[in-house]
Amino acid sequence: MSRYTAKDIEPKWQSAWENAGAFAAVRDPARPKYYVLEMFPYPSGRIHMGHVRNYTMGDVIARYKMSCGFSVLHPMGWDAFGMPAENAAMEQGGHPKDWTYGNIADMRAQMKPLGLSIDWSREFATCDPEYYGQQQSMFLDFLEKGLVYRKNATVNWDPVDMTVLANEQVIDGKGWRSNAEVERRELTQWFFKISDFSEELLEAIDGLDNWPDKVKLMQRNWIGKSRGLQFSFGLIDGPDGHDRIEVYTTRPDTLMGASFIGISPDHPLARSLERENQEIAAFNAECRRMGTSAAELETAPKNGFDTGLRVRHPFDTAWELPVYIANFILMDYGTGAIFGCPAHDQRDLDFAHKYGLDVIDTFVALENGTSVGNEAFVPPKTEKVRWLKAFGWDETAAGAEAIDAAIAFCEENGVGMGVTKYRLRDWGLSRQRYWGCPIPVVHCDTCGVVPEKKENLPVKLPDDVTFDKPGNPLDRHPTWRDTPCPACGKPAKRETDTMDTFVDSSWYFARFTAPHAATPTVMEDAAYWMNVDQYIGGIEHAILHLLYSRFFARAMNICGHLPASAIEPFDALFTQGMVTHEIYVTRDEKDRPVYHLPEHVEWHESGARLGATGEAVEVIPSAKMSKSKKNVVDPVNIIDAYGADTARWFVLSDSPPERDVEWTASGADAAFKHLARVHRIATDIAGSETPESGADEALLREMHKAIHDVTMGIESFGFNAAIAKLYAFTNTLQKSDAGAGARRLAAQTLAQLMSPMTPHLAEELWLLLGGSGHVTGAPWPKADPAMLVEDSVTLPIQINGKRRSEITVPKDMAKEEVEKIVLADNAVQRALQGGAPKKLIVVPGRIVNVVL
RNA sequence: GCCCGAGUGGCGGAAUGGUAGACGCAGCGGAUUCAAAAUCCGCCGCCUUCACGGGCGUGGGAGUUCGACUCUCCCCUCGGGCACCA
Repeated sequence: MSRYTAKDIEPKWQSAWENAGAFAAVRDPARPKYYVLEMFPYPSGRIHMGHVRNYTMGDVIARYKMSCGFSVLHPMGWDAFGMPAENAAMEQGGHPKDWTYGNIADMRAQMKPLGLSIDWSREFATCDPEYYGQQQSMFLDFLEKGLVYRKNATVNWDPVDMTVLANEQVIDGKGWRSNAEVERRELTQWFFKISDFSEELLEAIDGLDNWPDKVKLMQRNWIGKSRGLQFSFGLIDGPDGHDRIEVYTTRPDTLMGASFIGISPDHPLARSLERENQEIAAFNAECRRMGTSAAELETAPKNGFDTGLRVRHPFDTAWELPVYIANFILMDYGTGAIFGCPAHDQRDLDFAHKYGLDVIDTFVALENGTSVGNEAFVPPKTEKVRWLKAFGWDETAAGAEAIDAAIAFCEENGVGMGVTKYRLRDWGLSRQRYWGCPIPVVHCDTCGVVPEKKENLPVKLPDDVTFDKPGNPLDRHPTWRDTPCPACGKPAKRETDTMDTFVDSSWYFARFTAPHAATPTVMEDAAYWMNVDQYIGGIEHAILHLLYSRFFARAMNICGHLPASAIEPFDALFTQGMVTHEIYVTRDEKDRPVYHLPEHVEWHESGARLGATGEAVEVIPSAKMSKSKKNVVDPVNIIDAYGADTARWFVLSDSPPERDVEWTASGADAAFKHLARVHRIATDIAGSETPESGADEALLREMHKAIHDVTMGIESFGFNAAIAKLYAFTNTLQKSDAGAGARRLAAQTLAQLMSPMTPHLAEELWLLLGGSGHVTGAPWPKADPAMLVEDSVTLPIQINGKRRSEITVPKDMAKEEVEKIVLADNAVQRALQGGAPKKLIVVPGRIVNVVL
């Protein structure tokens, strides 16, 4: 009897699919289309279990939809620009291009044995000049439509390496290589006008019915629409050109509780003051010696500097407020200046206590409202409070009403304007790095900033660069910058900044519909394939990547590269969890942790030990697989040991897809055993010739239930639940004493239901059991509704909400009849002790509750 | 700091507001075997009881309900994001 040997089965079916062209996506107007896409990978060089999980989920959907008769597009590509390639070049020598394309070849070779239903003819990398050339072409279109512009922005500057640092390269305020104190520096950079779309991007979220609520909420908060008051405080004896400070507040109702003004160290007034005042200059310099990331700024200790300047309160010109420069106020938000109301904002309160400023209650709680102490009083805006300092609203108004009234009052009295603002800032796309898409513009002394001509695209990256020095190799390349001005023809210089890699990933999904076209997209292809019907990826992309892609789709539509129907490019989104693993650690002589790979750890009765030395190993709970912690399992090894179907089955079976899954050796083992068992059962059935039996119908009923449950499981992304049903159905099939005909049909159906998850094994069993053609693409089985209904139903009986008994009654028995049977039940009689129940609740078909 | 999630047996997890623990792992008992591996059958939340049964139980605390893992509020712990990691 043949055994289950994945090593033989899997390559065989992979080449069979390839020869049949089973996964080529073809535009077929006669069939409905389905576009399933997993977020494309960064080519690090090795696939990891997270990839396996991500692509297997997409593959299940793709294969299932194929079986349901859809024309399926399931492509794969590479998010190939970015810093790791340059870091590798700096550390190990070599060229980012060679490193990247080498990694792509390696990863493709690791991925193919997974047996994914991918149309590899559509593969591309974002670092292919054919791809980034089209991106440059779109950049020029965006420029023409006013969707891109230049302005100054702050970057992290490493004064030793003389280079711009990414936020992740700033560690405790210092450069990761040089260890030098990072400075903030202003550069002129390119920006996409995503803020023009704030309202539209916000409103359109309501239409994203098949996106997770949490992602929609995060995007709404990110866009951050607010209604507030913009007004100014008159400055007393300010320096030349500064007679007022412009402020935006979402809480104008607390204006009478203001006790100081805070301005950003980068505020024009602060910059003006630092020229005259050494101390202010020193304070500002100190503030600028911090990274640019919001997390860093907001967790740093809050510091302020009293400028000595005073402003007048707009409602009372005799009331003067001090002006502080504060390190936590960003020039990018609002006007770069705030008024502090310590009583109703914790940060302001801490600041006030630190600098001995007034705390003025503007409202208190309705019931026994007391003055603010160490905790700011910040009730929900819908909660009614008692106002001590209202101007124009009821004494017991809620915050929301008070805000509206305050804005109205201020407008009437000429103190500012009610305005709507968005937190969303324009998207800075300039990067001072080599390994990215060159920004196709030229700087001419005569003509200024001039777009490159489209016929000169792509502006290709030069290959002859070195990474022995920090900074952008494009800047120091001897000739690359030199180019004639596209406008006047005189010698000019190319822009040396490249694009943020988020640009690359903001339209790749559209490019997959016509991956080798000479234009960014082809309308007929985009119109047929877009939108992505199911997008699958990590929750870490909930905001930036997905929001940028939504913006890009709109911008591409404006420029004629996508139809209007595709401005929301992802119809359904699923965010999958990570693959985690336990961490194994020993200590070196200095008590520093030494991590060990799972394959080097053995389990003994005394616990985990190193296989080589027998040394005891500490086991730390599961965390995301990472090279530094060595808690990684290489998919290549798993496929080698068990086969791809086992790896696929396991990553789907052990956890709900949206949650993390912990990789365990025993779980992988169990998955393999199960597949071998299915193979064995099917082999037995294939050789069996028992006659029909009375058990046939029971088995077929279970089969139809399995079809129903598994189909629902796949449709609802409940892969783990679908697999649990498949386990249960396998148990039923194994124990069934139905005849060979019924068992063969059940086994064929089992193979088919398993085919999206374990396609190779399913093909093998399909063949073995006499199915016609490939199971891949065979019509998906349909559950017969008549086989799903049961004649009788078991009702649990609760007494006071606790299950105490159960009865089995005909499915459609009348309530009154059920009640009679319940009251006659032994457990109920015992509980009633001759009395009558206070209440008897019968939920037909579900449950009975007797309330005493 | 701010925004968003998650928390259920020894472990991974299941459960349209309706029998908490499906299914799997580990464990225990048995069959098969000269023996083992493999396989097959059964048991398996905790406490209590000879047993029938009873009590407790979904991170902690309150609330809504005939009934709460599920809904509301507060808290704790862990994870994701915070605009130059991808």
